[in-house]
Amino acid sequence: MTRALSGRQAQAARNDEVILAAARAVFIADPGAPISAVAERAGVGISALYRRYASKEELLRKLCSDGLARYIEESEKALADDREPWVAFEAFLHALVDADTNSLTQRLAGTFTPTPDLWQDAARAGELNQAIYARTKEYLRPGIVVEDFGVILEQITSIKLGDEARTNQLRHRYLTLMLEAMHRPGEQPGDGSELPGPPPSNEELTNRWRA
Amino acid sequence: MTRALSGRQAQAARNDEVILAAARAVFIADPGAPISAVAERAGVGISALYRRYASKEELLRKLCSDGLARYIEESEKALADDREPWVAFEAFLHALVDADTNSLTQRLAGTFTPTPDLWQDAARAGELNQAIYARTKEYLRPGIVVEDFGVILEQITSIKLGDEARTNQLRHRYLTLMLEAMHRPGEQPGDGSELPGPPPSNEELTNRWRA
DNA sequence: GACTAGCGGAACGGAGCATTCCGTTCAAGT
DNA sequence: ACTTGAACGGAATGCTCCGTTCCGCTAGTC
Repeated sequence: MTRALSGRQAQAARNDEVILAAARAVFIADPGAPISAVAERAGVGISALYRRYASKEELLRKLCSDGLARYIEESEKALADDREPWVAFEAFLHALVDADTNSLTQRLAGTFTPTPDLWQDAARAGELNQAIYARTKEYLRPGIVVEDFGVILEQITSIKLGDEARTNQLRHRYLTLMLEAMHRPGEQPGDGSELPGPPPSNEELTNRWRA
Repeated sequence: MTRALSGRQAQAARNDEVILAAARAVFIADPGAPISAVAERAGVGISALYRRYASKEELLRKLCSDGLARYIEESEKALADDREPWVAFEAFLHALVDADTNSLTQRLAGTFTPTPDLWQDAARAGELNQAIYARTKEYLRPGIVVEDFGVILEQITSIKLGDEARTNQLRHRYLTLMLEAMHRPGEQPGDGSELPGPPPSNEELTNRWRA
């Protein structure tokens, strides 16, 4: 319909991509969106979706899994980054904001039952996170813990204003601010006051996947 | 049912409060909650709700209006605060987080058609905001604009973890961080880099009320 | 003792959505 | 050229959920 390619199978193969991209876009914008919205956005019928995924839940799992994979990929890239640790850390978080992987994993989680694979990937992601934290720790403002990363990223990705490009722009704006706050201050002890209350714990964070 | 008071009318008067409180709690937790959830939480029947509000929308408008009033009240209190401007500013934002007024105005807006009264209150709130900004400007990190206040507050109130108390605690944690980032840094020019992209504009923010 | 404000909760009607189903199209094989 | 079936579009189905209405019932009040 759109391009001149070899035939039916090519068309179908292309639809695989189109559908996934549409699903990503739609569910990022609205995690509760109906399946029909995905089909519409992809420019295909509903059958094309159900031919590939047995149910909505399966599609969501696929998206979530892909998102997590992307997250892991970015983490590994960050660990391999041999610039100054703080620069690498900043680049890491900015890359995560661009990937917008958070909306697909945390926000969608809870709407379906996670598979063992997902749990495993999540564990792997957690380890990588720890490694990045360890390497960045000495540059971090005292009081910051690993678990803060996730919560802060969630806050950032909660921003939704205007179109996708504008939203992304604003997210980087506030991420920049946040990074300044997370950075270890100079030697003047004035600014580094205690953060109120206990930091988020790992258990608190993972508990939400059970709901 | 609960207390020994004069009679039916007293009971009804008390229900007024109970219902409003329940509605606040329920809709803060989930802006899309059904009316029945409010009744349940209040420990009353559905009739008790519909006796007071002709429709769900009317109840939402009431909540929104009350929230805005509370916001205005806090703003005026902040302007009357004669401590150091930065201290007053910090207290102001922390008070707003405690009031959790944001969830009731911004989050609920868009689910109903605003009344002229609401627009007027919103305008008033905007003016007060401007006044607070003017007084705090010289202590703010260069690049911060009034419109940032709202977006930042939204980010903070997007945090939802555990029960209400824990959520509040965490919000204060990240607000503290954010406030450090918003504070004008010392004289070293290293940290005060440019914030990327144009700041949010007033128009962008108000446009969402129209959807 | 009758009256009624206030109320509880079942019943109603409509909207929305995941999933299924059926008819159509068209590349590929013969 | 004809048959076949993979891939698909989109209407139809059968639910669930929710706002609103309605029908008694209860207990202050006169």
